[in-house]
Amino acid sequence: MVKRSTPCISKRKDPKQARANALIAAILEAAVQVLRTEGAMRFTTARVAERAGVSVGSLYQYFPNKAAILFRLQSDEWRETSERLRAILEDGATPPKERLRRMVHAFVRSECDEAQVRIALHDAAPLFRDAPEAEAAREDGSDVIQNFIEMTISHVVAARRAIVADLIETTLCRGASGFSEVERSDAEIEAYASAMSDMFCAYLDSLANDTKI
Amino acid sequence: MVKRSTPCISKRKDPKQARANALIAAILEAAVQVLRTEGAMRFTTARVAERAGVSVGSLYQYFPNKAAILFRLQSDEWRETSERLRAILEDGATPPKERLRRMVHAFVRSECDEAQVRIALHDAAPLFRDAPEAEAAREDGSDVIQNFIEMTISHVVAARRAIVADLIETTLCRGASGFSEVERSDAEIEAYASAMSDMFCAYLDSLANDTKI
DNA sequence: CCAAAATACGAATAATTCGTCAGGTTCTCT
DNA sequence: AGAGAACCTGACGAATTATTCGTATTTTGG
Repeated sequence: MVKRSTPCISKRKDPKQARANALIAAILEAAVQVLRTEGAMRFTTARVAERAGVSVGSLYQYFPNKAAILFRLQSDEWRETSERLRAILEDGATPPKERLRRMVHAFVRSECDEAQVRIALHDAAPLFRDAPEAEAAREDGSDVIQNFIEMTISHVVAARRAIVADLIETTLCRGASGFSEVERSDAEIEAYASAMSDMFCAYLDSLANDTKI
Repeated sequence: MVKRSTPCISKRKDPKQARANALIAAILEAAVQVLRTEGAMRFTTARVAERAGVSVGSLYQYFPNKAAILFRLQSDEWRETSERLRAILEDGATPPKERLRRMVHAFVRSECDEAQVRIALHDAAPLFRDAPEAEAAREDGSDVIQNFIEMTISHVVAARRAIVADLIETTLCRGASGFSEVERSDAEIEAYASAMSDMFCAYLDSLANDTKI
């Protein structure tokens, strides 16, 4: 009777023909546009279908429900971010500190890019965040950052490593997200990312000097 | 035709009798309960009224719309936080660094307290965040923190002060908010707040040593 | 070229929700 | 007491929305 949690976010049908793939692409593109121009509250399946130039019925052939579309967008975004971070992480030629700087800059920049869409997606999160698929995806994204951080702070005593990694992760993700909520110039973005990098470096240096325990 | 933004968040009628005040209190209390136990998506005027043991009509006598209830809750919360921070700020006997520590701890603790309600309120923010009243209230809350920070970092060159204050504010508010999204033990909370304080102090110290420009 | 599979359509449905209003009840004050 | 103000009620109207399903169209494989 009551629709407690999102029961199914996975796919309904696999596209076998080219036109089906085109339709899916059109829907996703339209979904982004609707999020950007109308916001999360006016994100409806009807509106997405109209913008995509297809019918609602077609939409429901490949997405079991509205939440699935949103989750797909979020998922794509997370994957993109993860890959970008992983690329920075795996560039062994760069020293740790410099890698940290690059990660911060990349993260802040990507958060400020298409901020409207990101904010709307964040607003819509209650619709899909409790689904197990979302849980898993979030876990994955977090792991990339956590690994990155743990690697960078290997000099910190193990007992503190977890909390330090937690601190840096929340600061990075949430801080950047909050920063991007108002329109920012390129100069502001770079200045903010630099400041955050400086803060992390100063903190990590202070931990290195700290011999307690 | 289209319900673009929330047009009116202000009060509809002033309570003149005691029972009216009791009713308002009951509604606000019920609203918190609904947010805590049902979440933002199931927060409806009917449900709040039922939980409060009053009729929907009565609810609409003192709140012009659903958003007004939510805004009132958010507003109360902001005011409470502001007052707590102001108290710490105005305690002139404590040195700046220690005040900063206290502020961070107070903020993180209060964010972790009643996290369910806070998360739900955050989820519901799209309903009232664009109203001018909300804009103003947010401005006020931000000012307290900004003043606090600017006072603490007065040794930093003016050119950087704004961005540093911005960084610390977003880190504090968003970081704490992100941290509180999963259940945390008291020990974790204290450890996190301490780590964040350490990070701020290390950063501010590094800025003091920095003589560039 | 044809049958079956895949795809597309969109009106109809069922459910939910916000907010109102006409009428009744309780309180206040003289 | 009693008139008027304040207050409370809850069924109802209007609007929106997610999703389905019977039907029509297109593509594919043989």
